[in-house]
Amino acid sequence: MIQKPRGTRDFRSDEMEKRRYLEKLMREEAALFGFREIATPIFENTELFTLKSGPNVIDEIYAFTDKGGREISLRPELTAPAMRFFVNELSSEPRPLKMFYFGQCFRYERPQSGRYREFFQFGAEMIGSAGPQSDAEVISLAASIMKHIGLKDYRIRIGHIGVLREMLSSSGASADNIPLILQKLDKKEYEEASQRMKSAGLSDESISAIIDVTETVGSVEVLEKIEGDAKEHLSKVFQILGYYGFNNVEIDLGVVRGLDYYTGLVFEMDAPVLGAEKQICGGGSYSLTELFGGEKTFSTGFGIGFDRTLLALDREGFETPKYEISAYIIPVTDAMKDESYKIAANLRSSGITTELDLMGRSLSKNFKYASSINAKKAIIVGEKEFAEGCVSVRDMQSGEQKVVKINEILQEF
RNA sequence: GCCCGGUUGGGGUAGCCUGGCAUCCUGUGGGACUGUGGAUCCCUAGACUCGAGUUCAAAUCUCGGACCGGGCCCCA
Repeated sequence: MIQKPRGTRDFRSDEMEKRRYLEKLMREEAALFGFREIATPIFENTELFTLKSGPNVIDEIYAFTDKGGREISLRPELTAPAMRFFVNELSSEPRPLKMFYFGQCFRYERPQSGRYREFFQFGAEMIGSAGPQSDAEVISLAASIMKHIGLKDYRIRIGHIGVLREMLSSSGASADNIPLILQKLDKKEYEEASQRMKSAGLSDESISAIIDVTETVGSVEVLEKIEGDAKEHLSKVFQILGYYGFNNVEIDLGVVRGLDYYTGLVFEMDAPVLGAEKQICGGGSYSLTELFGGEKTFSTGFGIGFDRTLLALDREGFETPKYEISAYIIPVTDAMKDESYKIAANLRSSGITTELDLMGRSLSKNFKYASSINAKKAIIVGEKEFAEGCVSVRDMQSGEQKVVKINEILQEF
């Protein structure tokens, strides 16, 4: 027996139906906001990802040399490919360019609950428009998707990368030191962070002020603690989200994200039902285009962890509609089989989901099977009715049965 | 990559400590029942994660690998 590779999954039909159903809801919501779908290759040049995330990501991705000697990687995320696509081919589209995508990504990590080596991401990018109104639009989309798929409990946390960066640099930290300090602050490792800030030459007052802001979480009032553009920006975003009816929004100035390409607002969404691994969405405003050889362009985007979001829905008791089939055709005798094919062909060409007995089962076994596949109607093709040009149509739920003319059978559906 | 726990028919399980015919439920196929389902009964098929070791004998004990899960690292 061949096992599937570590961290991958097979999906049963009922799971696939659920996944497709939820994908469809996500796409619908994105379309409602005027975002349009794109798709990029499953593999890319490795350089795309090292440019974005640094050389160390190679340890975490499926990177290999192809037969032509090219350095190739299975994509570990979708923002970099989307921005590459933009720089290569879409840079003269009207702004803002609003795109979304859904697809699988691959990371060489240790799998855990809700974490796989092949996983699915839904994401959206708004390119070429900066400002609170754009950020708010993108966050609204992410939140609206969660609402549309029926996730009951989720939280939105919004921060601003500029707040801590500005405090750090105005307190005397050099550009080299800042990313590492932010990384420690993001993980709430305050002792480590303090040590780094101290060795970067910051005063004790500055350090405690910075840690205080990092811990600042709450409603819009907490913005009183800070000054300047970030404050204005976040207030406006908060206000716009209020118009959409999203009250589950917190300001969390400790949401920092260590990477350089974030330029302002950053946000995360959590599903508390997931416990420790609760983050289901992350995003922010950034600029990557110049890294990929384009003009500097401000964008805002997010990625939703599709698998983890589904896990959250499951934990909340979400149920997908049960699989149903409209018609199940039962030939009573072998002589009636040919007639059954004709009826099946007729029903299917009219868009009615139809199955027929392929196992040569007895009438009573066929009824059992029809029940087990959740067939709504059974069509019994028997000699007696057929002699009159008719078949029996049985409602599998009520048990009511009537004789109808074969050429009027569509009226039963 | 590191530490810890787990893995028994398709799904769910008992047995493991204390080595000796692998249990039960459900599901699959068939029959009772060749013109009427969901019930019941019967039959059939179907598993010890893999490899090595110890032993007369290994699902059971030992070691190693794979996979799953909890924690660490990472989480773009």
